[in-house]
Amino acid sequence: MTKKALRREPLYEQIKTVLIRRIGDGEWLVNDCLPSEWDLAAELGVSQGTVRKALTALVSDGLLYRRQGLGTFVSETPGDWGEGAMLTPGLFNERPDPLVQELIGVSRSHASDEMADALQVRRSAPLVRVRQLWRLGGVVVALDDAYLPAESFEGLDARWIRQAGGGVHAALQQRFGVRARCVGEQVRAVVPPREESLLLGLDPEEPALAVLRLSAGMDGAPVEWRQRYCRSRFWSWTRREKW
Amino acid sequence: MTKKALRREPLYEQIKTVLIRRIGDGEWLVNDCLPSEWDLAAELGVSQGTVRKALTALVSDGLLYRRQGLGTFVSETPGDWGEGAMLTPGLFNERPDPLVQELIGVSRSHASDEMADALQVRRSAPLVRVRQLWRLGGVVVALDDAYLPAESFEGLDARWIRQAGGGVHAALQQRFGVRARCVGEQVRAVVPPREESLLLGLDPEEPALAVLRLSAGMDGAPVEWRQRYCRSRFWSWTRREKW
DNA sequence: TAGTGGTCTAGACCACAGG
DNA sequence: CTGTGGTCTAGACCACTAG
Repeated sequence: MTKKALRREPLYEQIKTVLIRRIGDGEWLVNDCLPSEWDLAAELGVSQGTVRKALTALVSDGLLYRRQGLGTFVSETPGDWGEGAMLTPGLFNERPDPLVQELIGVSRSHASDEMADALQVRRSAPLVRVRQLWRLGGVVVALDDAYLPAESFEGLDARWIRQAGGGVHAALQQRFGVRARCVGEQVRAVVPPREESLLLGLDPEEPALAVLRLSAGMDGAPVEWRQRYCRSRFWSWTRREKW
Repeated sequence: MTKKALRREPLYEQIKTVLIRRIGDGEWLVNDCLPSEWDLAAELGVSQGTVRKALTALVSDGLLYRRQGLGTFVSETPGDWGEGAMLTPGLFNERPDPLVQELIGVSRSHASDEMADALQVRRSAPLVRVRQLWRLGGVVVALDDAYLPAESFEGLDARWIRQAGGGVHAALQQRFGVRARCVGEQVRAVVPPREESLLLGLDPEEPALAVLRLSAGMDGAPVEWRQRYCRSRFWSWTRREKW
Protein backbone atom coordinates (compact mmCIF):
# COMPACT_ATOMS: atom_id res chain seq x y z
CA MET A 1 0.00 0.00 0.00
CA THR A 2 1.18 3.45 -0.76
CA LYS A 3 1.15 6.05 1.93
CA LYS A 4 -0.30 8.66 -0.38
CA ALA A 5 -4.02 8.15 -0.78
CA LEU A 6 -5.42 8.37 -4.30
CA ARG A 7 -6.87 11.79 -4.83
CA ARG A 8 -10.54 11.44 -5.57
CA GLU A 9 -11.56 12.59 -9.01
CA PRO A 10 -13.34 15.93 -8.98
CA LEU A 11 -17.10 15.76 -9.24
CA TYR A 12 -17.23 17.72 -12.46
CA GLU A 13 -14.85 15.24 -14.10
CA GLN A 14 -17.15 12.42 -13.11
CA ILE A 15 -20.10 14.36 -14.53
CA LYS A 16 -18.19 14.84 -17.78
CA THR A 17 -17.56 11.10 -18.02
CA VAL A 18 -21.20 10.28 -17.39
CA LEU A 19 -22.40 12.76 -20.00
CA ILE A 20 -19.89 11.58 -22.60
CA ARG A 21 -21.05 8.01 -22.09
CA ARG A 22 -24.73 8.90 -22.29
CA ILE A 23 -24.16 10.87 -25.49
CA GLY A 24 -22.15 8.01 -26.93
CA ASP A 25 -24.99 5.65 -26.02
CA GLY A 26 -27.33 7.74 -28.10
CA GLU A 27 -29.45 9.06 -25.26
CA TRP A 28 -29.22 12.46 -26.96
CA LEU A 29 -28.65 12.60 -30.71
CA VAL A 30 -26.99 15.31 -32.78
CA ASN A 31 -28.63 18.70 -32.18
CA ASP A 32 -30.77 17.30 -29.38
CA CYS A 33 -31.25 19.58 -26.41
CA LEU A 34 -29.89 18.27 -23.13
CA PRO A 35 -31.90 18.76 -19.95
CA SER A 36 -31.36 22.13 -18.33
CA GLU A 37 -28.48 22.61 -15.95
CA TRP A 38 -30.86 22.56 -13.02
CA ASP A 39 -32.57 19.35 -14.16
CA LEU A 40 -29.24 17.65 -14.72
CA ALA A 41 -28.05 18.85 -11.33
CA ALA A 42 -31.11 17.44 -9.63
CA GLU A 43 -30.88 14.15 -11.50
CA LEU A 44 -27.18 13.74 -10.79
CA GLY A 45 -27.37 14.97 -7.23
CA VAL A 46 -24.91 17.84 -7.59
CA SER A 47 -25.22 21.59 -7.72
CA GLN A 48 -25.99 23.56 -10.86
CA GLY A 49 -22.54 25.16 -10.74
CA THR A 50 -20.87 21.79 -10.93
CA VAL A 51 -22.97 20.74 -13.91
CA ARG A 52 -22.10 24.03 -15.56
CA LYS A 53 -18.38 23.40 -15.10
CA ALA A 54 -18.68 19.98 -16.75
CA LEU A 55 -20.79 21.36 -19.60
CA THR A 56 -18.35 24.22 -20.16
CA ALA A 57 -15.52 21.73 -20.52
CA LEU A 58 -17.51 19.64 -23.00
CA VAL A 59 -18.35 22.77 -24.98
CA SER A 60 -14.67 23.67 -25.24
CA ASP A 61 -14.02 20.08 -26.31
CA GLY A 62 -16.48 20.65 -29.13
CA LEU A 63 -18.91 17.91 -28.07
CA LEU A 64 -21.66 20.36 -27.09
CA TYR A 65 -22.72 23.87 -27.93
CA ARG A 66 -24.88 26.32 -25.99
CA ARG A 67 -27.31 28.98 -27.03
CA GLN A 68 -28.33 31.43 -24.39
CA GLY A 69 -32.03 31.33 -23.72
CA LEU A 70 -32.42 27.99 -25.50
CA GLY A 71 -30.32 25.28 -23.99
CA THR A 72 -27.31 23.01 -24.42
CA PHE A 73 -27.13 20.85 -27.54
CA VAL A 74 -25.11 17.95 -28.96
CA SER A 75 -22.74 19.13 -31.70
CA GLU A 76 -22.70 17.81 -35.24
CA THR A 77 -20.22 15.07 -35.86
CA PRO A 78 -17.15 16.96 -36.97
CA GLY A 79 -16.51 16.61 -40.67
CA ASP A 80 -13.68 14.51 -42.02
CA TRP A 81 -11.47 17.55 -42.46
CA GLY A 82 -11.27 18.06 -38.72
CA GLU A 83 -13.00 21.31 -37.91
CA GLY A 84 -11.32 22.07 -34.63
CA ALA A 85 -8.00 20.79 -35.84
CA MET A 86 -4.67 22.33 -36.58
CA LEU A 87 -4.88 23.08 -40.22
CA THR A 88 -7.71 24.89 -41.91
CA PRO A 89 -7.31 26.54 -45.26
CA GLY A 90 -7.21 30.26 -45.69
CA LEU A 91 -4.89 33.20 -45.50
CA PHE A 92 -4.22 35.39 -42.51
CA ASN A 93 -7.22 37.63 -42.74
CA GLU A 94 -9.67 35.44 -44.58
CA ARG A 95 -13.06 34.04 -43.82
CA PRO A 96 -13.48 30.26 -43.69
CA ASP A 97 -14.14 28.73 -47.11
CA PRO A 98 -16.42 25.82 -47.94
CA LEU A 99 -14.40 22.66 -48.38
CA VAL A 100 -15.99 19.94 -50.54
CA GLN A 101 -14.95 16.34 -50.28
CA GLU A 102 -15.16 13.77 -53.05
CA LEU A 103 -14.99 10.06 -52.33
CA ILE A 104 -12.62 8.31 -54.70
CA GLY A 105 -12.80 4.78 -53.44
CA VAL A 106 -12.63 2.26 -50.62
CA SER A 107 -10.11 -0.54 -50.69
CA ARG A 108 -8.26 -3.03 -48.51
CA SER A 109 -4.81 -2.48 -47.15
CA HIS A 110 -2.44 -3.64 -44.45
CA ALA A 111 -1.02 -1.83 -41.48
CA SER A 112 2.48 -0.43 -41.76
CA ASP A 113 4.50 -0.50 -38.57
CA GLU A 114 3.73 3.14 -37.94
CA MET A 115 0.00 2.61 -38.43
CA ALA A 116 -0.09 -0.55 -36.37
CA ASP A 117 1.59 1.27 -33.53
CA ALA A 118 -0.80 4.19 -33.64
CA LEU A 119 -3.96 2.14 -34.12
CA GLN A 120 -2.89 -0.46 -31.58
CA VAL A 121 -3.33 -3.40 -33.93
CA ARG A 122 -0.80 -6.05 -34.93
CA ARG A 123 1.58 -5.42 -37.79
CA SER A 124 0.12 -6.08 -41.24
CA ALA A 125 -3.36 -6.25 -39.73
CA PRO A 126 -6.06 -5.78 -42.38
CA LEU A 127 -7.22 -2.19 -42.78
CA VAL A 128 -9.91 -0.43 -44.75
CA ARG A 129 -8.57 2.47 -46.78
CA VAL A 130 -10.88 5.33 -47.76
CA ARG A 131 -9.42 7.73 -50.30
CA GLN A 132 -10.90 11.21 -50.64
CA LEU A 133 -10.20 14.39 -52.54
CA TRP A 134 -10.77 17.88 -51.14
CA ARG A 135 -11.76 20.82 -53.29
CA LEU A 136 -12.02 24.49 -52.48
CA GLY A 137 -13.78 26.55 -55.10
CA GLY A 138 -13.47 23.65 -57.53
CA VAL A 139 -9.70 23.46 -57.16
CA VAL A 140 -8.17 20.33 -55.67
CA VAL A 141 -6.40 21.33 -52.46
CA ALA A 142 -5.84 18.05 -50.64
CA LEU A 143 -5.95 14.30 -50.92
CA ASP A 144 -6.29 12.00 -48.00
CA ASP A 145 -6.39 8.35 -47.09
CA ALA A 146 -8.19 7.21 -43.98
CA TYR A 147 -7.13 3.84 -42.57
CA LEU A 148 -9.38 1.94 -40.15
CA PRO A 149 -9.03 -1.50 -38.57
CA ALA A 150 -11.04 -3.81 -40.83
CA GLU A 151 -11.99 -6.10 -37.99
CA SER A 152 -13.64 -3.32 -36.01
CA PHE A 153 -15.47 -1.80 -38.95
CA GLU A 154 -16.59 -4.73 -41.05
CA GLY A 155 -18.95 -3.68 -43.80
CA LEU A 156 -17.78 -0.11 -44.10
CA ASP A 157 -17.94 0.62 -47.80
CA ALA A 158 -18.48 3.45 -50.26
CA ARG A 159 -22.26 3.05 -50.14
CA TRP A 160 -22.42 3.52 -46.39
CA ILE A 161 -20.14 6.51 -46.57
CA ARG A 162 -22.21 8.13 -49.31
CA GLN A 163 -25.42 7.49 -47.37
CA ALA A 164 -23.89 9.16 -44.35
CA GLY A 165 -23.32 12.28 -46.42
CA GLY A 166 -19.87 11.49 -47.75
CA GLY A 167 -17.93 11.53 -44.51
CA VAL A 168 -16.06 8.67 -42.88
CA HIS A 169 -16.68 10.14 -39.44
CA ALA A 170 -20.39 10.55 -40.11
CA ALA A 171 -20.56 6.92 -41.25
CA LEU A 172 -18.72 5.77 -38.12
CA GLN A 173 -21.22 7.59 -35.98
CA GLN A 174 -24.28 6.33 -37.84
CA ARG A 175 -23.21 2.74 -38.42
CA PHE A 176 -21.06 2.00 -35.41
CA GLY A 177 -22.05 4.63 -32.88
CA VAL A 178 -18.47 5.88 -32.71
CA ARG A 179 -17.74 9.59 -32.36
CA ALA A 180 -14.19 10.12 -33.54
CA ARG A 181 -12.05 13.02 -32.43
CA CYS A 182 -8.50 13.98 -33.30
CA VAL A 183 -6.02 13.06 -30.59
CA GLY A 184 -2.73 13.66 -32.35
CA GLU A 185 -1.47 15.40 -35.42
CA GLN A 186 1.77 15.68 -37.31
CA VAL A 187 2.93 17.90 -40.16
CA ARG A 188 5.78 17.38 -42.60
CA ALA A 189 6.95 18.98 -45.81
CA VAL A 190 7.39 16.30 -48.45
CA VAL A 191 7.37 15.65 -52.16
CA PRO A 192 4.42 13.25 -52.55
CA PRO A 193 4.71 9.96 -54.44
CA ARG A 194 4.00 10.17 -58.13
CA GLU A 195 0.42 8.87 -58.01
CA GLU A 196 -0.65 11.26 -55.28
CA SER A 197 1.20 14.09 -56.94
CA LEU A 198 -0.77 13.56 -60.14
CA LEU A 199 -4.11 13.39 -58.31
CA LEU A 200 -3.31 16.68 -56.61
CA GLY A 201 -2.28 18.31 -59.84
CA LEU A 202 1.19 19.12 -58.57
CA ASP A 203 4.24 19.65 -60.70
CA PRO A 204 6.79 16.84 -60.35
CA GLU A 205 9.02 17.52 -57.34
CA GLU A 206 6.66 20.19 -56.03
CA PRO A 207 6.45 19.95 -52.24
CA ALA A 208 3.24 19.54 -50.27
CA LEU A 209 2.26 19.54 -46.62
CA ALA A 210 1.75 16.04 -45.31
CA VAL A 211 -0.57 15.79 -42.33
CA LEU A 212 -0.76 12.61 -40.28
CA ARG A 213 -3.64 12.36 -37.87
CA LEU A 214 -4.81 9.83 -35.32
CA SER A 215 -8.44 9.86 -34.20
CA ALA A 216 -9.98 8.02 -31.29
CA GLY A 217 -13.46 7.32 -30.01
CA MET A 218 -14.81 9.04 -26.93
CA ASP A 219 -13.48 6.11 -24.90
CA GLY A 220 -9.96 6.82 -26.11
CA ALA A 221 -9.60 3.75 -28.32
CA PRO A 222 -7.78 4.53 -31.61
CA VAL A 223 -10.16 4.45 -34.53
CA GLU A 224 -8.62 6.03 -37.59
CA TRP A 225 -5.23 6.86 -39.02
CA ARG A 226 -5.25 9.47 -41.74
CA GLN A 227 -2.60 10.60 -44.18
CA ARG A 228 -3.27 13.78 -46.05
CA TYR A 229 -1.32 15.66 -48.71
CA CYS A 230 -2.15 19.35 -48.89
CA ARG A 231 -1.29 21.62 -51.78
CA SER A 232 0.86 24.40 -50.56
CA ARG A 233 1.07 26.35 -53.78
CA PHE A 234 -1.93 28.62 -53.75
CA TRP A 235 -3.24 27.96 -50.29
CA SER A 236 -1.67 28.02 -46.92
CA TRP A 237 -2.77 26.53 -43.68
CA THR A 238 -3.43 28.73 -40.74
CA ARG A 239 -4.25 28.82 -37.09
CA ARG A 240 -5.91 31.87 -35.66
CA GLU A 241 -6.23 32.90 -32.07
CA LYS A 242 -8.88 35.17 -30.75
CA TRP A 243 -7.24 38.42 -31.58
CA MET B 1 -29.77 56.00 -30.08
CA THR B 2 -30.08 52.32 -30.52
CA LYS B 3 -32.84 50.48 -28.80
CA LYS B 4 -30.52 47.70 -27.75
CA ALA B 5 -28.42 48.74 -24.80
CA LEU B 6 -24.73 47.87 -24.90
CA ARG B 7 -24.15 44.72 -22.93
CA ARG B 8 -21.85 45.51 -20.07
CA GLU B 9 -18.58 43.64 -20.10
CA PRO B 10 -18.49 40.81 -17.59
CA LEU B 11 -16.69 41.60 -14.37
CA TYR B 12 -14.11 38.86 -14.83
CA GLU B 13 -13.16 40.30 -18.22
CA GLN B 14 -12.58 43.67 -16.59
CA ILE B 15 -10.48 41.99 -13.92
CA LYS B 16 -8.44 40.27 -16.63
CA THR B 17 -7.79 43.59 -18.32
CA VAL B 18 -6.72 45.22 -15.08
CA LEU B 19 -4.36 42.38 -14.20
CA ILE B 20 -2.82 42.29 -17.69
CA ARG B 21 -2.16 46.00 -17.49
CA ARG B 22 -0.64 45.80 -14.02
CA ILE B 23 1.61 42.93 -15.08
CA GLY B 24 2.61 44.83 -18.18
CA ASP B 25 3.40 47.85 -15.99
CA GLY B 26 5.82 45.72 -14.04
CA GLU B 27 3.93 45.68 -10.76
CA TRP B 28 4.71 41.97 -10.61
CA LEU B 29 7.80 40.66 -12.38
CA VAL B 30 8.47 37.23 -13.81
CA ASN B 31 7.97 34.51 -11.19
CA ASP B 32 6.59 37.02 -8.72
CA CYS B 33 3.71 35.80 -6.62
CA LEU B 34 0.46 37.71 -7.04
CA PRO B 35 -1.68 38.53 -4.01
CA SER B 36 -3.96 35.70 -2.98
CA GLU B 37 -7.35 35.36 -4.61
CA TRP B 38 -8.99 36.67 -1.45
CA ASP B 39 -6.70 39.69 -1.24
CA LEU B 40 -7.21 40.52 -4.89
CA ALA B 41 -10.94 40.11 -4.44
CA ALA B 42 -10.97 42.51 -1.50
CA GLU B 43 -8.77 45.03 -3.28
CA LEU B 44 -10.84 44.92 -6.47
CA GLY B 45 -14.16 44.80 -4.70
CA VAL B 46 -15.37 41.53 -6.21
CA SER B 47 -15.83 38.03 -4.92
CA GLN B 48 -13.09 35.44 -4.77
CA GLY B 49 -14.88 33.32 -7.37
CA THR B 50 -14.78 36.14 -9.89
CA VAL B 51 -11.07 36.69 -9.33
CA ARG B 52 -10.56 32.96 -9.77
CA LYS B 53 -12.35 32.99 -13.11
CA ALA B 54 -10.13 35.81 -14.37
CA LEU B 55 -6.98 34.10 -13.09
CA THR B 56 -7.99 30.80 -14.65
CA ALA B 57 -8.36 32.53 -18.01
CA LEU B 58 -4.94 34.15 -17.68
CA VAL B 59 -3.43 30.80 -16.74
CA SER B 60 -4.84 29.19 -19.86
CA ASP B 61 -3.48 32.15 -21.84
CA GLY B 62 -0.07 31.28 -20.45
CA LEU B 63 0.47 34.60 -18.67
CA LEU B 64 0.26 33.10 -15.18
CA TYR B 65 0.79 29.76 -13.54
CA ARG B 66 -0.51 28.41 -10.25
CA ARG B 67 0.89 26.06 -7.68
CA GLN B 68 -1.49 24.70 -5.14
CA GLY B 69 -0.59 25.67 -1.64
CA LEU B 70 1.80 28.37 -2.85
CA GLY B 71 0.12 30.95 -4.99
CA THR B 72 -0.31 32.40 -8.45
CA PHE B 73 2.80 33.52 -10.32
CA VAL B 74 3.79 35.45 -13.42
CA SER B 75 5.03 33.14 -16.17
CA GLU B 76 8.43 33.37 -17.83
CA THR B 77 8.45 35.27 -21.05
CA PRO B 78 7.84 32.58 -23.62
CA GLY B 79 10.95 31.73 -25.59
CA ASP B 80 11.41 32.74 -29.18
CA TRP B 81 10.38 29.33 -30.42
CA GLY B 82 6.83 29.86 -29.19
CA GLU B 83 6.23 27.36 -26.44
CA GLY B 84 2.48 27.19 -26.59
CA ALA B 85 2.39 27.46 -30.33
CA MET B 86 1.45 25.20 -33.14
CA LEU B 87 4.66 23.49 -33.99
CA THR B 88 6.97 21.85 -31.53
CA PRO B 89 9.49 19.27 -32.57
CA GLY B 90 9.11 15.63 -31.74
CA LEU B 91 7.43 12.49 -32.87
CA PHE B 92 4.06 11.18 -31.81
CA ASN B 93 5.09 9.57 -28.58
CA GLU B 94 8.11 11.58 -27.67
CA ARG B 95 9.07 13.78 -24.78
CA PRO B 96 9.83 17.44 -25.43
CA ASP B 97 13.43 18.05 -26.42
CA PRO B 98 15.67 20.95 -25.49
CA LEU B 99 15.87 23.41 -28.36
CA VAL B 100 18.93 25.66 -28.46
CA GLN B 101 18.98 28.92 -30.33
CA GLU B 102 22.02 30.59 -31.84
CA LEU B 103 22.02 34.23 -32.81
CA ILE B 104 23.52 34.76 -36.25
CA GLY B 105 23.11 38.45 -36.67
CA VAL B 106 21.00 41.59 -36.58
CA SER B 107 20.58 43.73 -39.68
CA ARG B 108 18.36 46.33 -41.29
CA SER B 109 15.64 45.53 -43.76
CA HIS B 110 12.48 46.95 -45.27
CA ALA B 111 8.90 45.81 -44.99
CA SER B 112 7.47 43.76 -47.83
CA ASP B 113 3.80 44.34 -48.54
CA GLU B 114 2.89 41.23 -46.60
CA MET B 115 4.94 42.32 -43.58
CA ALA B 116 3.70 45.90 -43.71
CA ASP B 117 0.13 44.68 -43.71
CA ALA B 118 0.66 42.34 -40.78
CA LEU B 119 2.76 44.74 -38.71
CA GLN B 120 0.55 47.73 -39.54
CA VAL B 121 3.39 49.89 -40.79
CA ARG B 122 3.76 51.61 -44.14
CA ARG B 123 5.24 49.74 -47.09
CA SER B 124 9.02 49.66 -47.16
CA ALA B 125 9.11 50.91 -43.58
CA PRO B 126 12.49 50.23 -41.93
CA LEU B 127 12.65 46.97 -40.00
CA VAL B 128 15.16 45.25 -37.76
CA ARG B 129 15.90 41.72 -38.84
CA VAL B 130 17.15 39.18 -36.28
CA ARG B 131 18.40 35.93 -37.76
CA GLN B 132 18.65 32.85 -35.55
CA LEU B 133 19.46 29.19 -35.92
CA TRP B 134 17.78 26.42 -33.92
CA ARG B 135 19.54 23.22 -32.92
CA LEU B 136 18.23 20.07 -31.36
CA GLY B 137 20.88 17.72 -30.11
CA GLY B 138 23.48 19.69 -32.06
CA VAL B 139 21.65 19.25 -35.35
CA VAL B 140 20.30 22.32 -37.11
CA VAL B 141 16.53 21.96 -37.30
CA ALA B 142 15.30 25.44 -38.11
CA LEU B 143 16.31 28.91 -39.20
CA ASP B 144 14.27 31.96 -38.54
CA ASP B 145 14.17 35.66 -39.20
CA ALA B 146 12.32 37.98 -36.84
CA TYR B 147 11.29 41.34 -38.29
CA LEU B 148 10.39 44.24 -35.98
CA PRO B 149 9.47 47.86 -36.74
CA ALA B 150 12.74 49.78 -36.40
CA GLU B 151 11.00 52.93 -35.20
CA SER B 152 9.38 51.19 -32.26
CA PHE B 153 12.46 49.29 -31.20
CA GLU B 154 15.34 51.65 -31.76
CA GLY B 155 18.55 50.34 -30.30
CA LEU B 156 17.68 46.66 -30.41
CA ASP B 157 20.92 44.95 -31.33
CA ALA B 158 22.84 41.72 -30.89
CA ARG B 159 24.31 42.85 -27.59
CA TRP B 160 20.94 43.50 -26.01
CA ILE B 161 19.60 40.20 -27.26
CA ARG B 162 22.60 38.31 -25.88
CA GLN B 163 22.27 40.09 -22.53
CA ALA B 164 18.65 39.07 -22.38
CA GLY B 165 19.67 35.43 -22.73
CA GLY B 166 19.62 35.16 -26.48
CA GLY B 167 15.93 35.66 -27.08
CA VAL B 168 14.25 38.44 -29.00
CA HIS B 169 11.15 38.16 -26.86
CA ALA B 170 13.16 38.29 -23.67
CA ALA B 171 14.94 41.42 -24.94
CA LEU B 172 11.62 43.02 -25.83
CA GLN B 173 10.38 42.41 -22.34
CA GLN B 174 13.52 43.64 -20.61
CA ARG B 175 14.27 46.65 -22.80
CA PHE B 176 10.84 47.79 -23.89
CA GLY B 177 8.46 46.23 -21.39
CA VAL B 178 6.64 44.41 -24.16
CA ARG B 179 5.36 40.88 -23.62
CA ALA B 180 4.87 39.37 -27.06
CA ARG B 181 2.47 36.55 -27.75
CA CYS B 182 1.64 34.72 -30.95
CA VAL B 183 -1.62 35.87 -32.51
CA GLY B 184 -1.49 34.16 -35.89
CA GLU B 185 0.44 31.42 -37.57
CA GLN B 186 0.76 30.02 -41.06
CA VAL B 187 2.42 26.92 -42.45
CA ARG B 188 3.55 26.15 -45.96
CA ALA B 189 5.66 23.51 -47.65
CA VAL B 190 8.35 25.17 -49.71
CA VAL B 191 11.80 24.73 -51.14
CA PRO B 192 13.80 27.43 -49.32
CA PRO B 193 15.98 29.93 -51.18
CA ARG B 194 19.54 28.81 -51.76
CA GLU B 195 21.11 30.77 -48.88
CA GLU B 196 18.63 29.50 -46.31
CA SER B 197 18.85 26.00 -47.71
CA LEU B 198 22.61 25.99 -47.19
CA LEU B 199 22.34 27.30 -43.64
CA LEU B 200 19.88 24.56 -42.83
CA GLY B 201 22.05 21.87 -44.38
CA LEU B 202 19.37 20.82 -46.80
CA ASP B 203 19.94 19.13 -50.13
CA PRO B 204 19.14 21.36 -53.08
CA GLU B 205 15.41 21.14 -53.87
CA GLU B 206 14.68 19.49 -50.53
CA PRO B 207 11.42 20.84 -49.11
CA ALA B 208 11.02 22.41 -45.68
CA LEU B 209 8.17 23.63 -43.55
CA ALA B 210 7.86 27.40 -43.66
CA VAL B 211 6.17 28.93 -40.65
CA LEU B 212 5.03 32.54 -40.67
CA ARG B 213 4.08 34.01 -37.34
CA LEU B 214 2.73 37.33 -36.15
CA SER B 215 3.19 38.31 -32.51
CA ALA B 216 1.55 41.16 -30.66
CA GLY B 217 1.94 42.86 -27.30
CA MET B 218 -0.57 42.39 -24.54
CA ASP B 219 -2.39 45.46 -25.88
CA GLY B 220 -2.87 43.77 -29.24
CA ALA B 221 -0.46 45.96 -31.20
CA PRO B 222 1.60 43.95 -33.73
CA VAL B 223 5.21 43.64 -32.62
CA GLU B 224 7.02 40.98 -34.61
CA TRP B 225 6.76 39.15 -37.91
CA ARG B 226 8.71 35.93 -38.06
CA GLN B 227 9.64 33.67 -40.94
CA ARG B 228 10.96 30.28 -40.09
CA TYR B 229 12.20 27.37 -42.18
CA CYS B 230 12.01 24.02 -40.45
CA ARG B 231 13.81 20.89 -41.56
CA SER B 232 11.33 18.19 -42.24
CA ARG B 233 13.73 15.41 -42.98
CA PHE B 234 14.50 13.90 -39.62
CA TRP B 235 12.06 15.75 -37.44
CA SER B 236 8.40 16.34 -37.71
CA TRP B 237 6.21 18.88 -36.01
CA THR B 238 3.41 17.75 -33.83
CA ARG B 239 0.45 18.86 -31.81
CA ARG B 240 -0.71 16.69 -28.98
CA GLU B 241 -3.98 16.79 -27.14
CA LYS B 242 -4.45 15.51 -23.66
CA TRP B 243 -4.99 11.90 -24.57
C1' DT C 1 -44.40 35.17 -19.50
C1' DA C 2 -41.67 31.18 -18.54
C1' DG C 3 -37.48 28.84 -19.10
C1' DT C 4 -32.79 28.89 -20.48
C1' DG C 5 -27.86 29.90 -20.09
C1' DG C 6 -24.43 33.81 -18.25
C1' DT C 7 -22.68 35.97 -14.35
C1' DC C 8 -21.78 36.91 -9.53
C1' DT C 9 -21.75 36.28 -4.59
C1' DA C 10 -20.86 34.21 0.03
C1' DG C 11 -19.48 30.64 2.41
C1' DA C 12 -17.70 25.97 3.12
C1' DC C 13 -14.45 22.10 3.11
C1' DC C 14 -10.40 19.85 1.11
C1' DA C 15 -5.37 19.03 -0.31
C1' DC C 16 -1.04 20.88 -0.46
C1' DA C 17 3.22 23.67 0.83
C1' DG C 18 5.96 25.95 4.06
C1' DG C 19 7.65 27.49 8.55
C1' DC D 1 -0.10 25.56 12.25
C1' DT D 2 -1.32 28.97 8.68
C1' DG D 3 -2.19 30.35 4.09
C1' DT D 4 -2.67 28.97 -0.51
C1' DG D 5 -5.26 27.21 -4.53
C1' DG D 6 -9.00 23.41 -5.83
C1' DT D 7 -13.61 22.16 -5.46
C1' DC D 8 -18.47 22.42 -4.33
C1' DT D 9 -22.80 24.39 -2.83
C1' DA D 10 -26.95 27.47 -2.61
C1' DG D 11 -28.98 31.23 -4.04
C1' DA D 12 -29.46 35.52 -6.67
C1' DC D 13 -30.03 38.54 -10.65
C1' DC D 14 -29.47 39.38 -15.59
C1' DA D 15 -30.05 38.75 -20.80
C1' DC D 16 -31.79 36.13 -24.28
C1' DT D 17 -35.37 33.17 -26.71
C1' DA D 18 -39.68 31.34 -27.74
C1' DG D 19 -44.52 31.11 -27.67
